Amino acid sequence: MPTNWLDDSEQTAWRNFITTLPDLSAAFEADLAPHGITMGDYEVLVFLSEAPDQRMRMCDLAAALRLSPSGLTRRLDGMVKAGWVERSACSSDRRVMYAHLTSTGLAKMDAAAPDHVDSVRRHFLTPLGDDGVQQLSALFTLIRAHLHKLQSA
Amino acid sequence: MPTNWLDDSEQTAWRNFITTLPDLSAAFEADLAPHGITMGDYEVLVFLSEAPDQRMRMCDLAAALRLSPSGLTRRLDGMVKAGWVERSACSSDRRVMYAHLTSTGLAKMDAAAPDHVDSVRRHFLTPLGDDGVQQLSALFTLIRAHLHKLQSA
DNA sequence: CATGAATAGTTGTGGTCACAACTGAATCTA
DNA sequence: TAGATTCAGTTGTGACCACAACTATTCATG
Repeated sequence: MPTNWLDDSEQTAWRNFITTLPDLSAAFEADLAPHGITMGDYEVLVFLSEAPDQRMRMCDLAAALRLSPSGLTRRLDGMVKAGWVERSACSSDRRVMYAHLTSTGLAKMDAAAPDHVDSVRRHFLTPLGDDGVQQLSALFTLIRAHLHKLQSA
Repeated sequence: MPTNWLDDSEQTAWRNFITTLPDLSAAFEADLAPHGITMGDYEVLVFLSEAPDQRMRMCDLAAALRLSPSGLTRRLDGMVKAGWVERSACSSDRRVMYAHLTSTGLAKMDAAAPDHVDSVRRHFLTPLGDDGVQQLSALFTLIRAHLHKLQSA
């Protein structure tokens, strides 16, 4: 069977997609840079701030961030040094370490959050429009569902 | 003025988007891994194979790949060592170096391309459906246009 | 022309991340 | 309960990439 190549409209859709992503990512990073944090840092702060007691087990946080265990260890090293996060032991399971948001870290997030939300609006939500946002959400739900289905197979 | 926070549907749309991207990227990488190349390598091969004489100036290639000059230098180092690409001087401007696709590199791309196209179909085009592909293409065109507009301002 | 600015590319350095190997702790099993 | 297995996290190592600094070449301006 010959390869089922992409037709022109599929081609442009695909290239539109992958070429836009790096630029979009760069825009978000640039808007957070004045706060001295990266998107990666910001996502850690968000997850921890939403978690009970502002803390998460390393493995759960790594899964939430789609980061490898070692990747999270190293990222947290930097955030601990910056004073935004502390490590704390778990009394019931001595294997686990909690990543715990400090008041400094919370303040950092509170300072950065408005700018980041603004950034998401400017570069993502506003250009898409309300209908576009709903469409995009639905489309990515389809992709996500498909990825999960393949993964479990 | 208080911050204009995201409402629930905006929130889910945004998270849907950013959490799916790493998984999608990982799926494409995994499908190319058996060929011993990464998405980055593959994109180099694609651009060079489509270029006149199968060669491009380093700076043009870097721009096409949205890579820094040094990033392209290092990526090409690996591909030259693998024998897929050669560097060649330009006779009319001695500053420029061409990245030139070798026959080995072309063969590598021809071998990988069907699997990659298949991968794009499976993880991206098929889940979206024909209508979804057109919608997504249009939505990313909006985002791209907006980014470009802001950049020139 | 002559010189200063712009351009093309590489190298030094440092940040981020994954994989493999490892420690220590909990759990399962016989 | 002894021993094997699984699990949580860190460390060693190497890949990839960006920024800054540098060389070499070309262009632009007087």
